[in-house]
Amino acid sequence: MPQRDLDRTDRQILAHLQNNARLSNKELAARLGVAPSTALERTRRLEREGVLAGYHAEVDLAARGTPLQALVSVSLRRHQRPLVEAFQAHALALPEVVQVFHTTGQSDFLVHVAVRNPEHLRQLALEAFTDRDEVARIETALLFDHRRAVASGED
Amino acid sequence: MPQRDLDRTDRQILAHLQNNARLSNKELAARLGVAPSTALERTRRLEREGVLAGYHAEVDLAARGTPLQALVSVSLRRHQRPLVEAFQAHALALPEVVQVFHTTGQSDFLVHVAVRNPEHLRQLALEAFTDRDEVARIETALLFDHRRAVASGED
DNA sequence: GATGAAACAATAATAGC
DNA sequence: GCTATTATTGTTTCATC
Repeated sequence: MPQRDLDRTDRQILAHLQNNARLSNKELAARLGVAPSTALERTRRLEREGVLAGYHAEVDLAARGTPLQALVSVSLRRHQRPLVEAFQAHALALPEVVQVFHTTGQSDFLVHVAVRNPEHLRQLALEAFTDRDEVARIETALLFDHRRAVASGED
Repeated sequence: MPQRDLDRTDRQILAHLQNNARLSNKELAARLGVAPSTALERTRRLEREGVLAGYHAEVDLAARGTPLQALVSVSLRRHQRPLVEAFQAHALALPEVVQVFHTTGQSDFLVHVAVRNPEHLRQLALEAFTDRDEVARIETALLFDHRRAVASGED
């Protein structure tokens, strides 16, 4: 991976686009105090390098019909690479899954899910996790709230 | 909250913009098979209603200089609303913090952080979490991998 | 609700400084 | 890196269906 140090302008571009990915290049340039051609070239470079890895809309999960969120900790029975990879792919393909963390520690995965109601959660826990051969045990915690940090660009 | 049922077109708009928030309206319309004016009106409506809650660039944390990620479980000493809210606000304001989950169960918060190296993690754990009065104990798990699910629009 | 056309605005590529 | 120019592409409005 080609690593280089990002300067202040780069970091500001990242921060602005983290907070609003639909900023126009013109507006972005104005906020940075640089010419639009400069902002565009910087942004394209960050995309090329993979530093800007994607742009995603944030959807209100409740409005979408899945108001109940949970974190499911999953411990696998054995640690063999095909099992670990298969589990992760399986989890990511479920429509209820929002994100998947592969962790060290007591459990192997932490799966963030959004469901319609408690019965949907129960069914998901049993069918998508407990029933799988590679899963030793799961532990489910409900989510009261989930917030992303706001980027400042001044670290 | 004004709740209504989203139709297929709405759900497709959400899915497309979740996967690529910078899709032009023209391209979005072409993928849905509707006129650009239609796609625009639908998207604006979803924004007005809060279903589309924001647009965020995804930044490669390693490329940004913070290649080490962790999940910090935080248990608070007592559960009083001002304490809980103060802790959450504190966590969200830290530059190392990516996202914060407020959960039920053994711990109260799960904090996703990205740091430069193990020493930075140790320092963050001590100074930003352990040292705080309202914190009873923390447990830190390293992250091997973190993936967001891809939206399909066909649930 | 959805449409197509027209007016307006932004982007991308290029050249010169 | 900036400015300026230009061709291309995208956005937004609105009368109409």
